[in-house]
Amino acid sequence: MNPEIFIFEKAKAAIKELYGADVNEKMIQTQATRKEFVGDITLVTFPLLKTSKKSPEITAQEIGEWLKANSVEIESFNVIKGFLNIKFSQWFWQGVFIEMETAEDFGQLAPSGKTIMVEYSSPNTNKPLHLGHIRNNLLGWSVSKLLEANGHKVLKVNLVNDRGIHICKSMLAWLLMGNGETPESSGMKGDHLVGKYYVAFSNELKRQTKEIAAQENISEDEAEKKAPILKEAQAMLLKWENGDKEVVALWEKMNGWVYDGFAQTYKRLGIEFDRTYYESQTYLLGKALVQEGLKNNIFETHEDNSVWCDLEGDGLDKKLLLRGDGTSVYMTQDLGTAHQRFSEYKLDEHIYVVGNEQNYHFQVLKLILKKLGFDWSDSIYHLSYGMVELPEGKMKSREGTVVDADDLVEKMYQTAKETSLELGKLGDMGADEQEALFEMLGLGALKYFIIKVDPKKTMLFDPKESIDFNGNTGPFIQYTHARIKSILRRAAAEGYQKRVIDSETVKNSTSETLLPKEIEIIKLLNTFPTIIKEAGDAHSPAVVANYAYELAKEFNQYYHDVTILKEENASLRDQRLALIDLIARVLVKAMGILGITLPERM
RNA sequence: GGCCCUAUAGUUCAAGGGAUAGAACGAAAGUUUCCUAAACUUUAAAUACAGGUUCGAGUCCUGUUGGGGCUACCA
Repeated sequence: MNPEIFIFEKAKAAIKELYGADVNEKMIQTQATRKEFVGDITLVTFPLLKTSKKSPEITAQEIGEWLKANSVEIESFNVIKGFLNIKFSQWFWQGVFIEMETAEDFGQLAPSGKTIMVEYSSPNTNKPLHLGHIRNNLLGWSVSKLLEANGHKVLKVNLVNDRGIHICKSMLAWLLMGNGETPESSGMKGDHLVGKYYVAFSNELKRQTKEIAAQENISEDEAEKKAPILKEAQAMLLKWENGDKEVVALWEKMNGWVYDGFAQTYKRLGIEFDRTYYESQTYLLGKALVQEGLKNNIFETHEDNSVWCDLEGDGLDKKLLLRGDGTSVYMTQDLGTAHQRFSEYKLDEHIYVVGNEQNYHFQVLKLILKKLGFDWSDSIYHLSYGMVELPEGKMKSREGTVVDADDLVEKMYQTAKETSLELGKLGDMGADEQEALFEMLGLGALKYFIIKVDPKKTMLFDPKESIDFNGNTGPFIQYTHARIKSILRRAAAEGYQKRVIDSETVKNSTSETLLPKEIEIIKLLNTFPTIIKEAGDAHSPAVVANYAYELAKEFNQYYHDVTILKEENASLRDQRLALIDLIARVLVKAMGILGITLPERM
């Protein structure tokens, strides 16, 4: 029984009888009672005053009396200003506890029948992944898990940007300076190797640009356009588009290296996709849609044959859809892929996990689709996340301050290892188990650090702070879980069994079977499904992260104050074991949504 | 210039229009006879500024200021 729903229904009946009015959802506002007052749930009466035509205090008092008289579940109530604090009886909470305890998969919501596609990651194949991609990947993954917990069917997809001038730059530099270097010969991870040549290209382009600018006394912008190496890269792109065999073969080879590298990174991050799309296969999509739009006079053709969509009436600019030479742009492709996906799958929602620098792009995308008459345009959701900044400011490749994804993960692993060994509590743990633990902790710290922040906010990544394993961190929660498991192991060894006292026994019992702190924890546990629901609706796993932390903290305080293993009253002891077991299960479920695994021991 | 996002303790983050704004790190002090001190307890410390809406505003609206982004025949 959900206390909020219970109070909602009861209050509705109370108002009907007391004031003869039907009220809507908005008028019955409940919240958890603040800790300094007696009560479990609080009804805010202000929205009801127009109906009751009485003062807040009197309204609260009247409703309180009615509720008390008409439900055995309510033990007492008190009124403070316009707030009606309601306290449930002990056996009510006992019932809530039993319900959660026996639930099949507590926190997993019923199937919704909805299918949601989540596109995330979407890397370029000219360089390795960096910190920004990590935020994208972790968000995409956890949002997918969150939606699954909400009972939706989720399709995780990746759209790899495998074509274009950027990959030609890497290819060209490799041809010019590579001496046939391969991942095998260099011992480098494929994506890093290709990235190395992308940097080499940039450096050479810069050198040529400066030279030309000095020689011809022109601006660097102009000089860059004249640089031979850039012209060569453009020529290479043209060859690629025309299917030149040699260029395509090189392109396939180097992209292959990159995919091997990405696969390793994804695996270590614990990230997967149900389907991968490649831009080389989708970049021509959308042209047909543009023709259709032209036919229906939604788009317009300019003198040079380029096609545009005029969005000035909607407060936006004009947007190019086809170049004068008939080739398409990014927007054209996105229109096409969206159309293709909604046709192929019956999608109830399509989420794009993409940085906030593309807010405008998605605004335009949705609007154009709408103009083309596709109602599903409204089902597109741009999960826009903020940039990740470093203490010294933005990451800049020019200044070499880009944090590489693989380096970062490795560093987190190393720190976890050092910290663990320093604390020296691994006992008889085998080498393999230790390795797995270090990996679990290092990644747990990283993932939690990133995901706990509201996606849309710019976040600061301080390497020093991220490797701190105390406080509001992943390892704190992992540690809490390991401790609970440790207690449960000890209890099992002693022959104790977890068992909840049944409601009937509680009703007839004169003594307390639940401590105030335990009721507090039960209340918190009971909000879990609501948290899942709200976080899912808001597309924000951060809410789940903060919830898990709160729960872990509650346990730590609880265990500090209460005896469990040494509790003499066997039924209380067994019930407490059941409670901490439930906490552990909820932690596993919550952290699983974040992609974080919890250790049995550490 | 136009459009969008953002502003909370020294720092990093919380707070569905509701009561005395909550944590963590850092600072100061304390706690180890149920598990495992990666813990627990206590203290000091914040809503950028000015208006407005409301019984009630960190939250909604307007303006000012600071920070970020977008405003390519790039992706």
